[in-house]
Amino acid sequence: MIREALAVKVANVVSNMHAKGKIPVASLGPIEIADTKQPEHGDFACNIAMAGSKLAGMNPRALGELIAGELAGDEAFESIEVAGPGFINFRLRNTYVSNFVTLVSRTSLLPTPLSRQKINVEFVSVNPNGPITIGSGRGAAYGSTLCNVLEAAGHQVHREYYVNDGVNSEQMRLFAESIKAILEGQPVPDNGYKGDYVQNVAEILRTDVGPDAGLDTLKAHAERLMVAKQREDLHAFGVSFDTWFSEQSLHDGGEVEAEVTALLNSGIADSEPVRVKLKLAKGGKVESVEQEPQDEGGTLWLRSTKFGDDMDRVLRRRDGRLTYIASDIAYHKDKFNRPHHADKLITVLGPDHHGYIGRLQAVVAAMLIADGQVEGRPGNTQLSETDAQLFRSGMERDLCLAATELARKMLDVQIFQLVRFLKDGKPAPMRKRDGNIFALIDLINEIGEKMRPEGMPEEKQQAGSDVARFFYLMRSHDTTFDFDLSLAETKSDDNPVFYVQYAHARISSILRKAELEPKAGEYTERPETELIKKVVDLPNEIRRCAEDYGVHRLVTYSIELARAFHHFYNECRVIDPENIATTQSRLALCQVTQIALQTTLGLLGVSAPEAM
RNA sequence: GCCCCAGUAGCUCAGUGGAUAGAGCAGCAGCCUUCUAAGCUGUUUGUCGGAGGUUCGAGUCCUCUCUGGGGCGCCA
Repeated sequence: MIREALAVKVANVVSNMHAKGKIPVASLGPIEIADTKQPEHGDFACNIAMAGSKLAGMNPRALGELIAGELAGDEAFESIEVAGPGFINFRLRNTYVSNFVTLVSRTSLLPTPLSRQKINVEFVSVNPNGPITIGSGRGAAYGSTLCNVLEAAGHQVHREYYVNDGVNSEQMRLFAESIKAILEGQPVPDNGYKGDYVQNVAEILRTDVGPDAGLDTLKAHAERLMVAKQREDLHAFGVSFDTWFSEQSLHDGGEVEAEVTALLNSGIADSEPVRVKLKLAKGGKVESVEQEPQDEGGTLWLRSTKFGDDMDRVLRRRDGRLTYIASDIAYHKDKFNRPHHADKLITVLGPDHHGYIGRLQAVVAAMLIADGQVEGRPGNTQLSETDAQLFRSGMERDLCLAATELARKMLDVQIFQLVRFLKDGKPAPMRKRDGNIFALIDLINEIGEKMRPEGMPEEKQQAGSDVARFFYLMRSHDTTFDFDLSLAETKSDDNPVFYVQYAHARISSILRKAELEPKAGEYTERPETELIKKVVDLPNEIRRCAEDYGVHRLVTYSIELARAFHHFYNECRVIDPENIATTQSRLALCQVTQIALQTTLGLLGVSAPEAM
């Protein structure tokens, strides 16, 4: 809030200077109000004099002095100095900073929306063949928080889970075969599913559908059980979805076959027994095109190399079954063409899927062409030597390039990196001793048990979920990180979750004890003004997170906000019967801090306890 | 071979192209008859892996390179 207000002041001054003929342009570019690293540099700094010196046609120091001079009369400032190479340093009056306390509300702490998009965010989307694992937990925490942040930034968000329940899935078939084997008392097939939960599913199905049920029936029922389990586990983790989309529904409705036909008609797919592969040089440039002849025919190929994918993908296998890529194309078409269509898709995937980005964008590009949504641009009809191996004509090449470009704008794939779990400083196995995969719900329950041994089951899960979410979100999703189980399970001041939650509990306690109405006043103590500055910076933090999807910064912010409060708490006594005015104004400051903490923790999906 | 990620204080990591690179932990020294000590205060710590380049200015952007982790299926 303060930054925005200062940026407006600077922008006005620049525009006035232009009106007066002092500078040749009305804008010197975007105005950034930055933190100062040293207190002697004031409260905030602006680099516009350096960034805009060329446009203004004068040296940064002179421009800075000019801007500072124009701003000098403003009562917001205690002082304005031009320093170093041309920084404009602002020192704000306490009265000015104090005024912002009355402006804080639940809505004013959210950024002013610059654009309002309809965004479909798909995340988690694991196969319905087991519980959500601790690896997927990172995607769940990240995806759900990203959705919250995008919403807070003004976008309309649709949370989506894609259920890979298609008949084409090899893995799901293997899952069903494993269950069938158990029911028949046969050994589980090689690479089959052997965890305890598979036994449980088999036992449930033995009574529900009988031991002699066919493979398709078993598969359908097993999937339903697993999806229900996943939904339940995710719910305990504070994650919910607007849509659980069934892949199989696309096959049943004929959309996949229709899309395959459309692709064939567009020449994007064919059954020539050859696979094209791109040999890429550093930087992703196509070095050469290899045609890899296939021994057997009968395969239907998506020529995804036309869209920059490094090799063509199979749409229909030799045995006639469609692949997941085929349903993916129909799925993306569906996502874009629903009544409440999406302007943009974000897909959150795990580290093992990073090779999938090019494929997915090729999928969307192919869909756009098959759907006739791309205009060909009349351009160069010449084909280079490598182009000639990929495209039939210059027109087709231009169409494919346009489709690829559009697809990259419409689909944003976010990959989260690996999580390593550490216990006592050593890597903890992702599988338990009995061979079962470590499930997210086990992590939640285990941490919850340590945190709240005497709590009710819901309290334990809440505590476990809070800690797990906070930890998952601490680091950038785009970085591998170590999840320190020992630290997460420690009920100590080392645990940053509690540092933040404790600040909220302290505020709640003060507000409970207070017998006076909060009433904003003037704040003169340094811990007070520092706290105000931190509180009103929340909209700026949310906006930045929504822009680059780096939601981990919100965790850093929450810690900084809590720290600013704890400092204030120790330095400035709130409740003082001898001084009613100070008590009231500090209560108001507590209240706005509480709002900021609740908003931040709410976005992170972490609870804000009234007492600890 | 190609792709993604990382390399910053003893450890774990922040770090909007800006000024003298910051936190937490660990270590040491303090603060509870006072609103929750799950808190606060003080103190020590740097070839930002390396080399070029772009820029008025690079930990941040580009190129190359070294080291480590992960990925490149007619599996999803």
